[in-house]
Parts: sequence; structure tokens; C-alpha cells
Amino acid sequence: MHQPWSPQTPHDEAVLQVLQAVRAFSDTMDRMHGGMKGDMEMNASDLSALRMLIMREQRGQTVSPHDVAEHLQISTASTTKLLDRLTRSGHVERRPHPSDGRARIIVLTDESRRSFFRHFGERLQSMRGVAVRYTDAELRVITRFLSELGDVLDGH
Amino acid sequence: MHQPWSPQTPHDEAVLQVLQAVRAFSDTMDRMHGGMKGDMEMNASDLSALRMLIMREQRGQTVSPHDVAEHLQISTASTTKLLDRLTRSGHVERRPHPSDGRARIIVLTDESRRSFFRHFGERLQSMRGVAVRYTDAELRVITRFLSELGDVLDGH
DNA sequence: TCATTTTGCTAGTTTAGCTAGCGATATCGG
DNA sequence: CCGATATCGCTAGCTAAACTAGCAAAATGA
Repeated sequence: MHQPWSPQTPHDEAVLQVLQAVRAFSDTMDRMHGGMKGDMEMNASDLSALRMLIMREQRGQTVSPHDVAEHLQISTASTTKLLDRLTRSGHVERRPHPSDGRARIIVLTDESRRSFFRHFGERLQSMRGVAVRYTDAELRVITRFLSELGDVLDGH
Repeated sequence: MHQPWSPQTPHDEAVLQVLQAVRAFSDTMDRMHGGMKGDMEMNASDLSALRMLIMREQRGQTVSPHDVAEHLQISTASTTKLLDRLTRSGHVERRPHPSDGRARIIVLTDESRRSFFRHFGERLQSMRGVAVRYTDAELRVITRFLSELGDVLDGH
């Protein structure tokens, strides 16, 4: 089987199902990202870079070309070209790093942020529509679960 | 701001946070998939196809080259080459479709399934480690939430 | 039946990834 | 402080993976 043991108790069963749901959700996200790629006329990695920039910006973190390369697991040379594309299409700008003369920081343009949320907005609303039907307590449990999952996966 | 309204109530706040957590999790999954790509010496779309095949197999669904093209949003021509690569590297086999003479069905090899779970297994264990610390009831809520989210996103 | 659609493929082109290596800056050891 | 070494992002040139166009074979439907 795919899972190395079979569920013995209701709790085992619930654990199994939640992991299954996580993977199914991940599968859906894959498919959604494919759709956005078509909508926004971008290739998969350019879009993935954009998602990363949005995420980091929201956390108040700056992003260097090196960070992009690491996130996507592509070479820094490929990253240069990727950033050339995103710059040419008006999605990002390269700014000098304030303290490191070699480094750059990559910033999203207003237009890019707007465009992203314009395309993503409808799906975001759908997701909100799901979320509002849960109680505060339930939402906090879900939030905590997802955060913890993220932490252990980033730990690798 | 990124969200078109600011939270008024604790419930609004909880909704906002869960959506934020979903996006952060999606970001982590992106990064994890990048890592697996390196580990398994595959490119991003080949690996994404493999994930899709694992998922569909687990649901008892068959997969055609057309399905792969649709999932990844790439042309059927690119899909042919992608499947050539996966076939050459021993990950999949093309079988004739039982009733449609034009069509093929794509099946995973045992070796591929094993290899996937060998590389994914450690992370799966980490995720299980998180999940077991939740009660049955909590896990069921989380499972339901993720399923509903998947449903509305697939609805688009 | 005969036209139309669907499926997966080949051929040829364009795009995006890689390796190697470089100039400029930063960092560390003596 | 200065020389050695590491890091950052880039260019050049090559390889891999996407795209468009179009085709044969099978399915669908008028």
C-alpha cells in the first residue's frame, strides 16, 4: 500500500484522511497555478517567482535574486534571465541593496500586484466563502495546523 | 492593502489568518516540490505529472496523455515528449485504452511509486507527526475544510 | 454513410534551463 | 591594513523543454 500501515483506530483513520486531504489540496493548487499561468500569459516558474514575491512582501521580507534561485531551485544564471523577463514585462524592478554593493533587491511593481490580485481575487473570494462558514475556534485550529505543517516541511 | 477590507470582528480576523496560512502553506509546498525536483533529478513539470499520477491512482482514476496536458496546461505535443521522458526513465508505461483505440492510459511503474514514496516518505512522516497531535474531531474539521477549499477552486 | 471531432503523434522553431567563468564587492586571517 | 577567499549577479554559449502546425487513426454524429 501507499501508507506503510493500515488504520487501527478512529484516530489513525482521521490522521490518514487529513494527510490525504492535504495532498488532494496540493494537487488542486497545482491545477489552479496551471490555470493562472494561462490567464496571465506567463510560464510556470515566472508565476511561481511572482507568488513568492507576493508572499515575502506580505511578510515584510526583501527578496534577492539569490533567494529566487533558491526558492525555485534553479541556477542563478537562469534566475537572471527570469528576472530579465519579469522586468521587461513590467512585473518587477531591480533596486540596489542598501548595504551590500554586489546585491540587488527585487521589488514588485504596483501594476504587477494589481494584476495578480485581479486574477487571483475571484478564487480568493471563493476561499473566503468557504472559510466564513467555520467558527473562530475551528479557523484557529486550521490555521495552527497549516502553520505547523509548513514549519516541519521547511525544516528539511 | 492586499485584502480589500480590514477585519472588524474576531471572526473576520480568523478568516483572514486562515487564508494567509493557506497561502503560506502553498508557498511551502512550492519550495518542497523544488527540493524534490533536485533530489529526484527531474524537472518541475515531469515531477508535477508524477504527483498527479500518484494522486489519480490513489483515487482509482485512469489518466490519459490528454489529462496530463490539461492538468499541467501544456500542449499535447509537449505532453508526448514529457511522457517519452518518463517512459525512458522507467517511471510510466503507455497502455492501450480498453475501449478507445486512439487513446492511451498512462500507468506508473512499481519502481516509480517506490521511488516517489522513498523521497517523499520522510516528509510524510513529519506531516503525520504533526497530525497525530490533533483530536479526531479537529482532524475531521481540517479535512472537511481542505476538501471544500479544493472543491471551490476546482469549480473555476 | 460520410463529414466532423478527438486523440496522440512527428517535425521544426522558440523559449527557458544549464555550466563555465568573470568583475565587483564583502569578509576573514594574518 | 592588506591580501586571500567567498559571494553576488551577470554574460556567453550550449542543451533541454516548451510551442505551433499539421497528420493518421479512431470515434462520433447528422
